[in-house]
Amino acid sequence: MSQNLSDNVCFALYTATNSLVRAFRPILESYDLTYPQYIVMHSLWYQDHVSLKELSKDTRLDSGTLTPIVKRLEAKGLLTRQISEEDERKKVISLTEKGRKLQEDADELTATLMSRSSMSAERIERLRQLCLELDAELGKGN
Amino acid sequence: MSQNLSDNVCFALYTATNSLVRAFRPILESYDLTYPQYIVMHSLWYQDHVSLKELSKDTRLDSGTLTPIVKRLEAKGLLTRQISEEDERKKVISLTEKGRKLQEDADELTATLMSRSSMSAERIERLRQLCLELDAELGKGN
DNA sequence: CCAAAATAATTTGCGCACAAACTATTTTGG
DNA sequence: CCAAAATAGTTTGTGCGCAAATTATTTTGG
Repeated sequence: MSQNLSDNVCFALYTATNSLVRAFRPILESYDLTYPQYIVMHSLWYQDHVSLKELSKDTRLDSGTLTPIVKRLEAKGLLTRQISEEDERKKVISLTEKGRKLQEDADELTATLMSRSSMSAERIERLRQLCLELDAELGKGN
Repeated sequence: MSQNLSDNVCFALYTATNSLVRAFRPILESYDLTYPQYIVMHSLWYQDHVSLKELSKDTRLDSGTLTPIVKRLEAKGLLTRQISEEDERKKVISLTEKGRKLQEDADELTATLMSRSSMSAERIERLRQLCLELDAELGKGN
């Protein structure tokens, strides 16, 4: 006998993520960013002047996904992509002044959004931990 | 100062979901289903002969997303879409024999996949609960 | 009764997410 | 030294996910 969808972890995770991205959308729209674009900017605020490969590792998005995202951010004038001098296969991705400025406004976004939910800090932290754990477990089996 | 991406709940959730769907892909491929298609089938196994609207409510996927998914499942011969007799705006979505048969094989998929991770049943259950909670909270502020 | 509002589903347009194929460099090992 | 393998990034094709516009039917309220 088939169980109800909501009894399923995978479905719960999938749905919660869609809800989250949906909730982010209007907020990020005022910064002219999508959620994946925000992830990339976030990564660069933490560590600038990286290759696409390094960015891929940090954001967990594959290169085929990242190339167009990074190109769009370049088109918005938030970053530059230059061929590396030491290895011409690599591209060095660097924030522009405009890209760096965006950080100040956008950095509290997560806190703002999460505070709109009435979940306690402990529960949110627990959720984060469990997600990281699941991700690590799933990633292990190659 | 910007924090590391993995310190962020939203990112953790987003990443875990991508990992999950990625892990599901090769398994579902042998059933010729994508994960969202599997969600729809799962919903129908639990409750058959529903309108797109009802399916949308149960799967949490909007109608613009569902229409093409359901059409693909119809093309695969797993369900039918008939105009409702009582209200011609509605379509009644019904499983075919083939669609019903698929349940037997696919129903333990989640258990199989999750058992590949070494997360305890309690942790998985806790994760599920927290995801449902977050989804409900985010949905509230529509 | 019937025009206006509401509802159900489809279509359109954009941006992912990713596998697979491809291009262009660099590394390697015979 | 240099052909073969490895590596970095791009391109292509498919299927979401969803907002917004559209079509078709039903409900409503004057």
